[in-house]
Amino acid sequence: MSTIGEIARRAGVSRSTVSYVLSGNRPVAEETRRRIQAVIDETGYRPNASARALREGRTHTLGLVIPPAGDRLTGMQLDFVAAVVEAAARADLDVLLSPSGGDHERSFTRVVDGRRVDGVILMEVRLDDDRVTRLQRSDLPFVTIGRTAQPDGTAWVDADYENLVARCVDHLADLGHRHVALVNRSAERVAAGYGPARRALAGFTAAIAGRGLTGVDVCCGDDPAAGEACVEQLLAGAPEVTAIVTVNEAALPGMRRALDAAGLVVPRDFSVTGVAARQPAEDFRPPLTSAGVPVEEMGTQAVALLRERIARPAAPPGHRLYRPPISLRSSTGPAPRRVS
Amino acid sequence: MSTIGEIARRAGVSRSTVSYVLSGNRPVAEETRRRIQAVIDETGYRPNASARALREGRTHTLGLVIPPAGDRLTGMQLDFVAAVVEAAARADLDVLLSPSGGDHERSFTRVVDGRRVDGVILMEVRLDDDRVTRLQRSDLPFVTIGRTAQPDGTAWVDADYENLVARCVDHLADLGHRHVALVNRSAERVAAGYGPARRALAGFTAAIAGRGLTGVDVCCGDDPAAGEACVEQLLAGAPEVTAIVTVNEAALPGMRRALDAAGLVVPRDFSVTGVAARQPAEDFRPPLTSAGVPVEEMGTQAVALLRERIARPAAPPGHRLYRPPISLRSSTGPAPRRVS
DNA sequence: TTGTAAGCGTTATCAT
DNA sequence: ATGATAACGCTTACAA
Repeated sequence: MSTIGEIARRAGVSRSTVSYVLSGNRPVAEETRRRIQAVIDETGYRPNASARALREGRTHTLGLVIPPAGDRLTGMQLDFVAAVVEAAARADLDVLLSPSGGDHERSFTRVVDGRRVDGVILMEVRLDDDRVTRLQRSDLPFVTIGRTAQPDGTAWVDADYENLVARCVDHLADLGHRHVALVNRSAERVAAGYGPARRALAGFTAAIAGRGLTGVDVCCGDDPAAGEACVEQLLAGAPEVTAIVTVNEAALPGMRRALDAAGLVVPRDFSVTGVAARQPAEDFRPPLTSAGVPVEEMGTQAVALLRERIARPAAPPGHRLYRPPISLRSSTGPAPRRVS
Repeated sequence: MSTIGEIARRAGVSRSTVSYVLSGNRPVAEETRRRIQAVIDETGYRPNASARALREGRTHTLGLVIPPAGDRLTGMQLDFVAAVVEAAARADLDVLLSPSGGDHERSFTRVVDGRRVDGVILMEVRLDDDRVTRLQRSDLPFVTIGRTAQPDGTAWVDADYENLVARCVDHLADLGHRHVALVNRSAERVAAGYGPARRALAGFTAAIAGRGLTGVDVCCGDDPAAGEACVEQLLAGAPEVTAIVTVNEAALPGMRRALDAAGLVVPRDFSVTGVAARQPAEDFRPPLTSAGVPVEEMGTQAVALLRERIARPAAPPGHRLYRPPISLRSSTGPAPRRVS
């Protein structure tokens, strides 16, 4: 349990000199510097982070608010966490995880009100999100991944689901499809006002109307089994549909199985496209024509925006809306001729 | 930026009285208590966590050392993280994430040597793991998920891959299979001495010998594409094989595709079993007969063991080896008759 | 070039 | 029942 005083004693100097060797905030005679450094190396001394945080008013830690484990994290959410942690580590920042929602109110409160972190990254924000309101009141810098209905004045990164889904519909319309379905996220998320789900629906509806198509939209749980059930029902209830746009990557494997079971060959008999991270898109058979959300880039950017906000709280908050290109793979093709 | 002194001033009492209202460590007159509590509620005051940590010598934070994002986390790793975070939150503990390996040495050092946490949970330990050595030297309580070659004297939770794989082999042998393959984790992991991969292989080899079967073992990357390639090669190179045991849940979807492509119907023509979390097992078609690693339970238990270790560092470290039952689903059946 | 001392916000040990 | 005060380990004016 070595402290800076201990090091100072062993090196025969005062505590401040040791501190200055550590921080480099004032010149120290080379001779003394070396002697002190030797003691530091020998004892493996590291400054106590709590003491430093108390003194400096900075913790060098970011809070990352994640959805509770109840709703199993999707691959994309996981990738966000990984990207944020990596980017933070590159900036010598640690990441404190806080599950929010469910019965984890206390965790959120601790992180936000206890000055445990210098700033917060909020994942999975809803259009109307009380956590954002609380953060705004707390004067703690924060960045959201996803954005609320009124994002002005807050820092955020988001993928433009509305545009992305609309372009998927356009792509299908160009291929001659007239009856298109949207496989959205879960009904709970849509009901909760979850941004991507709501905006996907808005983009879908507008694009369908704009192109004079007929559309049907369905909600679907975030897992393969739900995807399978969902597409089964869809094929039974709306047999005129020849293509699906989906924003539910976790359901993809099950959707594939339902198509299989119906004897539909993709893309000859049926087209599938949507928004998905690269990995699930490439794992689809045939590989999914899709807009790839640049998760890694977004996580990195979220950390950058937050650092900026911490450094200059008075500056206007930055934001970034991502509109990645649709990667043409092999899951979309011309509309099949069908007896209608 | 309210402090305890501020609250004391507003309530017309001393700082200590406010502190005692908060901690309940000594009786406070009901009347004063109420007045103080009113001020606290009104201002939304929370004690500064750094100051408290400095004073108490405890941070109420656990470190969770995860593999770097480079090797994309598998679903099971993600589930461990989620389980640990949940269990910690239930105990009013926060979780500090630290990616280790790769070029993130500094993060590990900060967490371990900077007294930023009360204890550490280490994921993905190898049979010979220098992070364990460093932790042992640091006198910081820690628990590993997975165990080293010499786990005595350390606290850990682990699944008994050796036994689990052996029992899978037994199950196949009982069904009449004579030629069985093990689809292991990646070659890199096996080479790095990653526990589950090494122990799976040991269990496989022993069981194969014990039952007088012939076995072939192959390494496979942790993704569907690798699984597909791996099983393709296996079927081509060892056509006598009628069943697979796998510990690579991430490769499962690809393995399934390769079997499909070869025109093999599971379980009629070919059996598949192994060790996997519940979700990927149930998402396999047909549902996978497998030993389900009790990830949630293990994460919870890891936190419990760590709390115990923090509370009583002198007590002998606890551990727990999980040997879950094999859930019979639909992916295994009698060995097919084949011209051999 | 280096040392002294104040203070960050808390809690616990003394007094009163 | 409550208040004053020291101490946790660190950084940074201010002195020397």
